[in-house]
Amino acid sequence: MPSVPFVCGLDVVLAVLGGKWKLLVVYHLARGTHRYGELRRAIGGVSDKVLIQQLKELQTDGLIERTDYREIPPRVEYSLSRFGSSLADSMAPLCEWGNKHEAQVGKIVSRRSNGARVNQS
Amino acid sequence: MPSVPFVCGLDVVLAVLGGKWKLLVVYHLARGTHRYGELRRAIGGVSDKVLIQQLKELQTDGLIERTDYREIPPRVEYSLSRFGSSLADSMAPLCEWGNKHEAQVGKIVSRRSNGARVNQS
DNA sequence: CAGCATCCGCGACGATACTG
DNA sequence: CAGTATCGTCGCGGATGCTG
Repeated sequence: MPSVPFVCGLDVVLAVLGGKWKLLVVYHLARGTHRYGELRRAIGGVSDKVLIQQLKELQTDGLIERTDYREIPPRVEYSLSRFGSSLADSMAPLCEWGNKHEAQVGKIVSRRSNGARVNQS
Repeated sequence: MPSVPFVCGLDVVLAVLGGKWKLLVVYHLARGTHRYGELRRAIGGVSDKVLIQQLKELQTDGLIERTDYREIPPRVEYSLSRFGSSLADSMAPLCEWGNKHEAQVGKIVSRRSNGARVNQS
């Protein structure tokens, strides 16, 4: 349990972005503050339980911030922290790589038991 | 339900680097060609089954290349393909982010049920 | 040395129903 | 609207033992 043997920086990133939907959360929040429902609809196909859980973790990790306006009906907004923004910035090159090779990877993924590893909406 | 709804490039990357050890494999191979045993020892704590499985997937995905010298005793070498190298290059900024914030993330991770999410060597 | 086969635990993820 | 609670599934990943 001690020493957290991160081998390279990507380990660190994955430790914090490991959840299935965290990437999408950061992605959408990088484009602006969202209310809970907005975020849920923007992502699509995620259950409340999991989304809330991962939002909490992201918040604990200091990547996102939660603002509860204490109104009725409830109104809660999520946004990236500066920490989260810096991470989102560092993602850019990798994002570009992904976009560039999307077609090739898409073909590969669809071969693996016909798309077992992809997110369903 | 539609076809491979990649939201951003990082989805694509994760589709191909989703396995628990693939990151480490790419990381080590980025530093040079390795024989199977070397790679296994360099990573540490991974079983043959899982390592082989993920190596195969990485190979199928075109990220790494396998060279079997057909000798006895067996000698097999793994290396990054150009495709894999380009991915490794795009990782650099994210790696730097990770290295920079390793301490902070390390503290966070060690709090989550006392290190349940980290790799043990 | 490199790799395969089998069994299995565990935790992430999901569906559903309910609450303030 | 923004969660919470409960239960069930699924498959990744690990341990062990065997082969060429």
